[in-house]
Amino acid sequence: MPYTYKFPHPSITADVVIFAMHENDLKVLLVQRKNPPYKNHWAIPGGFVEIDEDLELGARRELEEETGVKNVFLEQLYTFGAPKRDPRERVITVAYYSLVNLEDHPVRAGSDALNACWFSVRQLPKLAFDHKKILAMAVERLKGKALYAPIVFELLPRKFKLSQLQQVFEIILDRKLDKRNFRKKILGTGMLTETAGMDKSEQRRPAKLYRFDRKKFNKLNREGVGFEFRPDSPRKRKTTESS
Amino acid sequence: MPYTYKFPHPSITADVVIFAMHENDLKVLLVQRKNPPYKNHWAIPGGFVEIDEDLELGARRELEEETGVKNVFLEQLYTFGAPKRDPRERVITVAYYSLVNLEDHPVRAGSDALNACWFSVRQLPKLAFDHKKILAMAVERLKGKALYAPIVFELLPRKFKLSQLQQVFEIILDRKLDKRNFRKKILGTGMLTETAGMDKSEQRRPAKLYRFDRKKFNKLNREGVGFEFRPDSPRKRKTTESS
DNA sequence: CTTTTAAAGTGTTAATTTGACAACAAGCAG
DNA sequence: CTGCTTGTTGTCAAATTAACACTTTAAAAG
Repeated sequence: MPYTYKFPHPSITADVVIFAMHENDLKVLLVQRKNPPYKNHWAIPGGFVEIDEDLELGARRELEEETGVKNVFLEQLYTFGAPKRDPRERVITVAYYSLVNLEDHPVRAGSDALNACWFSVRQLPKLAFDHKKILAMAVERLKGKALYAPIVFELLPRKFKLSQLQQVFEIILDRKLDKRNFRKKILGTGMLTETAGMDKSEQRRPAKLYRFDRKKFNKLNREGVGFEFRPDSPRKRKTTESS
Repeated sequence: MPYTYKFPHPSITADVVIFAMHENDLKVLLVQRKNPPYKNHWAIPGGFVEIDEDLELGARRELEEETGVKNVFLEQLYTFGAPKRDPRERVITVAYYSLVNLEDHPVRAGSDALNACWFSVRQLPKLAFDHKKILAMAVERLKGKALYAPIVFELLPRKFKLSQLQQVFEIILDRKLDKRNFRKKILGTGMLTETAGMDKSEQRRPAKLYRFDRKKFNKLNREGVGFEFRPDSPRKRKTTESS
């Protein structure tokens, strides 16, 4: 059944960059395309939005269809609409990004994809369309937003060790943080609650487990709370200046 | 000449929230719609993107057509795509926001609009579609971004007094700032260059004029510079605690 | 049982930044 | 000259930040 318009119309897709932590590295979930164009290339999961479907819901549906991932943190990233970015027709892509905890979200390749695989953001394969650009922007957004919004917790299990949290920050921000200052700052905000459990999975000294307390965070946030960690490096400021 | 598709396609519009400072207030430029739906309602300027037209260029074209404003700072804000937001058909709106200096950008109503007018963001008329939501998000973005990106300068003439700059911050952030601390901080960053000129338009003591030095800012920014002004209020912290 | 090993946990100090605060200067109006 | 308005400038106390090292714990190794 054909649909006819007076003027040409574009298509809309919703694509999702899904991040997770794994093996001390920041990973993204990519799918291998089963169909042309860019057949066999790796791509960000996503697909066409239905005509009466909300954008975010479309993103969630495509995400689940192609990778099995659902019920996740999802936020709009940017909309990409350069005229020739899809060789078939004009396609506007509303990109989202998502943060998941690997253990809670088993991945499986969907019907539209040959494969679904986690890749390190530092070692990406060649990507379809302009997905390299989309992914780069998602990484930037993650870096920036991690400092003032409580999104890193989405990458962790509900209960976590402080060292896990620190590691997530270190990987995202790509720099080392001082352990004592980190703990002081995080615990000082009061946004974490100590749980009864201990992590005994490691073969060494067990660690206290904490959980993120969203209620407390919201209360604090109204007064202004952030994460910003200053450089863990020698201060250099007017030290060798005359007079 | 009809265009036919196997599946229904949405339309794409690009809308622009244009901010400017005027009479000690933050204003947005709205146009009065000449045609249904929402005939005579006020709306954010914007319109349909051509099939082979870049999104941002479409936004700029519509902006100029409807209001005469061109060559401005423009940045993507968010994409709105709820299914029923336009009663005619499915319309995805890629919203942008823009910051202009009023004096440099004379406004005139274009062919598609009855009228183009500046409104205070605190006294808005009833708006067409979901434009109220778009505008609210634009204001939020402006507030947030002003603290860490040098965008407020787009609202000022090339040369400006420090008091003008402070006023812009105060209006956007909606709180008073301490004059001495403000000057110390801004000048301390080194992102402003003193110009030869003086502002003698006021009937009182003339003021030095500065301009924003983007080169210096970029250099500083790589090391991390921000604007963040802390509350200009008494500190309250553990003052009445025992021991 | 003792030693080794690896991660967990914990405080103090000096440098820097922040925010509160007031007086003088310059030009215009009267 | 006086009054008024806006421009301009510095100090100090408090808070925050970042540097920095040793003890604790539990399992593994010996």
